[in-house]
Amino acid sequence: MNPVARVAVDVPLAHLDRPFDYLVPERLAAQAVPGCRVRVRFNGLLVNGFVLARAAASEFAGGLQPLTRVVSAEPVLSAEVAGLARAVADRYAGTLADVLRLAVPPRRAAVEREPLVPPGVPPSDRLSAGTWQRYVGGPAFLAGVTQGRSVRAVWTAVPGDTWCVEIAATVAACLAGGRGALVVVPDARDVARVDAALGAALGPGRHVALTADLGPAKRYRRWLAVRRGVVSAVVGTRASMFAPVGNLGLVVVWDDGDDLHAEPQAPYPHVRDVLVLRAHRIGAGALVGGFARTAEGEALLASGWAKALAAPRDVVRSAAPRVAVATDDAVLQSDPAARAARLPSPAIQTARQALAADAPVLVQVPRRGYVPVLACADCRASARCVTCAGPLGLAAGGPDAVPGCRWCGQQATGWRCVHCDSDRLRAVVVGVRRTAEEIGRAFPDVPVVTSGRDGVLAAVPGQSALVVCTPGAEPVAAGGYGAVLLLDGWALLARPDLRAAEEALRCWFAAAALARSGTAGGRVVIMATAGVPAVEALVRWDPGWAAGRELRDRAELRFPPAVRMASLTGTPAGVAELLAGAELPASAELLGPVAVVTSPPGPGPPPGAEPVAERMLVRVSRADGPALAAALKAASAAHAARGSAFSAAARAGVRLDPIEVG
DNA sequence: TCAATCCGTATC
DNA sequence: ATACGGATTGAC
Repeated sequence: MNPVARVAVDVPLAHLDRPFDYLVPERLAAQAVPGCRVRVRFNGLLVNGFVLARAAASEFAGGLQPLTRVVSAEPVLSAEVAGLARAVADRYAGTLADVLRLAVPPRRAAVEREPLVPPGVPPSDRLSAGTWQRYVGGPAFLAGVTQGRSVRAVWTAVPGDTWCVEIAATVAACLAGGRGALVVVPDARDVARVDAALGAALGPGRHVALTADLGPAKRYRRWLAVRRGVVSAVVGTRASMFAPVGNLGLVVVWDDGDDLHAEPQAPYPHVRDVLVLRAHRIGAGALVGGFARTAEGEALLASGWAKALAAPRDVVRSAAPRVAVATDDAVLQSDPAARAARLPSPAIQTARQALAADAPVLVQVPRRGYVPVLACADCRASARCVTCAGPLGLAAGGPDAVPGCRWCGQQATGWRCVHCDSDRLRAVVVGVRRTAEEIGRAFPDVPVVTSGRDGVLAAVPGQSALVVCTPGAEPVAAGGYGAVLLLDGWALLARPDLRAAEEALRCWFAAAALARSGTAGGRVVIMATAGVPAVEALVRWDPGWAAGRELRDRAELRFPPAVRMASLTGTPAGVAELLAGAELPASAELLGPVAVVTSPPGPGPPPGAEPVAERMLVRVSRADGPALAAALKAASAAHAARGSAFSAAARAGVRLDPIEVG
C-alpha cells in the first residue's frame, strides 16, 4: 500500500495552494482513499483536507506528518472534479480550496450510513428526436451525444418551445449511450420543470434534482447518490455545475445570460464557463441554450468550438408572435383606460383583443427600482406629462436634470401636480404590485395575478386574465399567452451597464416566447424606441443577429468575451500593491482607478459616506487570459505571504471577467 | 541579564 | 491565518 497521501488542505491562503504530503498510518491505510475527507495537522493546526492521491514516496525533503484522521472513507472528490476544480481555480486566479468549498457539500454522517438505494430501472428507451427535428442539425446532434462524441452546440430555442423536452431528450440520448449528463438552469422553478421532463423521458429513479433550498441532509443524500453512481443524470441550479456525475457525456446550461449563473462566492466562477471548461477537459458534449443568445455563446460559435443549433427562418417566423413597438402616443389622451394604466393605447388595445378571445395576457414589468419615475412629493400621485400623460422621469444625469416625459420626450419645466398643485417632485419606484393595481383599474372585470420576488407562479390556466410579473418570474400559460406587454423597455435599455442591451433582449425574448404564434393570434407589444438594435432583434425575432452585433461591439470596446478582463477591488494601497507585484502579460492594458461604492443601492447613501474602495481593470487579449490569471494569482500569493508585514489596510480582491462592469 | 516584543518565515 | 524562532529593545 502506498504510504504517502497527497492532501489538498483547506486553508485560505493563495501561496499555500498546492498539495502537501502526509504519511498514512497503517491503521488508516485502507480508509485513506483518493477523494476522501481527512483531518491533518498543518503547521500545528488541525485542518480539513481531501486526499488527492496516494503515492509510494514523497518529493518533500523534510519529515512528513501522519494523517490525523480519515473523516470518512467515502471518496467524495472524484478525480475528474478535482482536476476541474484545479482548472477553475487557475482560470479565475483563485484557490483550489475555495473551489472545493463550492464543489463538495458539507458532510452528513448519518446520510453516508444510510443503505444504498438501488439504481432506477434501466432505460425503457422511448428515444425520439422529437422536437429536435425542427432544428438544423438537431437529430445529428442527438446522435452524436448518444455515440459519445464531443458534440457542442449553442442552441437558440424556437419561440413557444417547451425547451425542457428537448433537454430531457438530449439527456436520455446521452444515458442511452451509457454516459452521464448534467443540466444547470437558473432557478428552482426551472429545476422543477426540467425535473418533470426528465422523469417523463427517463422513467423513475434515474436522475436527481439539486437545489440550494433542499436542506443539508436531503441535498447531501441526492449528491451522494450521484457520486456513488446510483443515478447518472442531474438537473440543478448553479452549485450543481460541479456535481460529480460519473462518466460525464453531456453538460447543458439553459439561459446562460441569466445573472443567477454567476457564483457570488470566490473565485466567482460562471456556470457557462465552468461547464464549457468541464466538457472540454473530458471530451463531453455541451449544449448552451436559451431563447436569446449571449455574446459569450456567440464567441463559442465564432471560435468554432461549438456549432449553432437553430431552426430555419421560416420555422422561427411561423412560431413567433407578432411584435409591435409602442412609442408614439398621440392616441393616448383619447383613451382613459390607457391613461389609468400608464400604458400606451396600442398596448391596451392588444390586451383587450387577447382578453376578448379568453386568452391570458402577460405584463412584464422591470424589477423594483429599475424604473426611476417621479411622483408628487406631497400627494404621491404619479407625475404625468401635460401633453401625452406619459410618466415623467429623470434622465440619467443626476437629480439636477430637468424631468422629461418618458414617452414623448417633452421637458416638464414648471410642472405642477394636477391634484394638489404642488410643484415638488420625488423619485419613486414602481413595482409589480403598483403596476398590477393600475392595470387592474383599466380592466375592471379581468382577474389580475402577480408573480414576482415574493410569490412566483409556475403556470396559469389558459383563460382571460392579466398576469403581471418581473423578468424571470413569468409563469407559463396553458396554450400560450394571447398577448405579452413588455413595459418600460426604455428603462432596461438605459441602465448604465455594458450588458444592458443584451440583458433587456434576453428578458424580452424569454417573456415573448411564452406567447402564442402570430398565426394563432399571439401579439407582443414592447414600449421602447423602434429602430434600436435590441428592439429590432425582438421584432424580427433574430437572437443570432443581435448576438453577432453584441460580440462585434464588445470587440470594438475591448470588453469580454472579446478580451479577458480582471477587476482588482480594494483599498488603494492594496490594489497598488497587487498590481506592482503582478508580472502582467505584454498585452495588458490598465483602466482606472475608479471609486466604487461597496454598499448595495438602498435608501440613499449613509451619512458621511467615505470613499471605501477603488477598482482597477486590467484587460488582455483572450490568448493572454491564462497568463493574466497566473500573474494575478502569483501576486495575490506574494501579497498573502507577506500578510502581517503589510497592514490590513492593503486589502484587494481579484475577479476575472466580472459580470457587472461598465 | 532577562523578558517582552517585533519581524520574518514556514506550514508536508 | 497562525505558530514559532531569532533579533531587538527596554528595564531591573
